[in-house]
Amino acid sequence: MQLTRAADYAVRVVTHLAGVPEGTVVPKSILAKVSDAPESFLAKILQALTRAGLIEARRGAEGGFLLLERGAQASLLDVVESIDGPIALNVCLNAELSCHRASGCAAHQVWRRAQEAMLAVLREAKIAQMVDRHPGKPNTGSLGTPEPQGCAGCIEPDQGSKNQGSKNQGSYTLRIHE
Amino acid sequence: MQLTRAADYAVRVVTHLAGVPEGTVVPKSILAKVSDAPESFLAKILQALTRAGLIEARRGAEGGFLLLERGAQASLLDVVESIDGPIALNVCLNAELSCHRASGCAAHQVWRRAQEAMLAVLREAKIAQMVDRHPGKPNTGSLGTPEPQGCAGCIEPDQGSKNQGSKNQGSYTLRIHE
DNA sequence: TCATACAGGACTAAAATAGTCCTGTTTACC
DNA sequence: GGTAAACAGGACTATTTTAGTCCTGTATGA
Repeated sequence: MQLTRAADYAVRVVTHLAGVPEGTVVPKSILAKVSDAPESFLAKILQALTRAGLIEARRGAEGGFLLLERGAQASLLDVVESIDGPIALNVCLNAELSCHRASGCAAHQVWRRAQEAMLAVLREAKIAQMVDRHPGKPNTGSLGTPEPQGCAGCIEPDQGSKNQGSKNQGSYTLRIHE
Repeated sequence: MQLTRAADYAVRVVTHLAGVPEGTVVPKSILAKVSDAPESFLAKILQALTRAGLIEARRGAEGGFLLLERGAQASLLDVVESIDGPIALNVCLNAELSCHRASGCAAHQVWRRAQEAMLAVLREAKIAQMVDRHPGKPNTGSLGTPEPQGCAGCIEPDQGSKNQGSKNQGSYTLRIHE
């Protein structure tokens, strides 16, 4: 009953990109710092956002990511769903296999309404507007005040990485909704 | 981003109990059938609902569970939270460790509003009223039409249990919100 | 007194979440 | 044209959560 970290990080990244001057290319390393996400994990998220057409990736030296118009116009829901896939409050609300006997179910309509109420709020919150209303510090990646715990969309630079203690390799596939 | 099965089963059980004549004691075995939940799993859920004061347990022969007045007046949210604990759309919305810099966060208020919109719907849906509006068949446990997939609150009797193929023992603790 | 039924704790299994790491490709710049 | 900076993407891992099972104990109605 909670957003995934990945979706949370995605929102942080997108809102950060919406806060820097239009067209600014920000490398992954900086995005990792401002979003307080592990860089290698963020890589997957950035790929997903790129495939979703919300941001653009620039390869090579001086490369990085920049917000596309489509990303600026996107809603929080768009960002979240580009990472987590469609949101369903309950199994019976999955678009595909919708409840086969919704008509005989006392709770079904309530789940639907609750979900719709939530989605409506997320749908109305457009990235560009959110950041307009929230100019904050358009953090460019230089070190700032380190904070212990993050909130989605919060921009909180963090100096240095902690706990680099792994020795295995692995793959990862974000469940993108298409 | 989804209710747990346990919460879903709990809602099914409670709405079922709300649909039978007041004071009817229904044994776990029947509740398992009508909610399409594994009986041993349901045991944990029933314990939680009992501790939450929504239903009452009667031990011994002719024992079982019955809906208390408090359960009938409860909302869907009450039932869900008695099983899953408090609902938080995002880590930063956990009551205890609330986002330390919500004021500087572009997304925080949106998460809060989205969550509140959802909770409001669940809070307004009272068990007794839901079942009133939805008289359906106050299923007493006799076999009915078996259906493949369930929806929270749907009452769908299922004859016989399938896949009894385990050989280990184990404990289980539902995370009750107090 | 005994069969029925809940209480509750210990344990397990599978899936989802949250990552890491390495190899390859692209591209700006010297 | 070579090289370093940076993204692409797949393979693998580790941790946590979810979803269960099972067994022993206790209460209780007939």
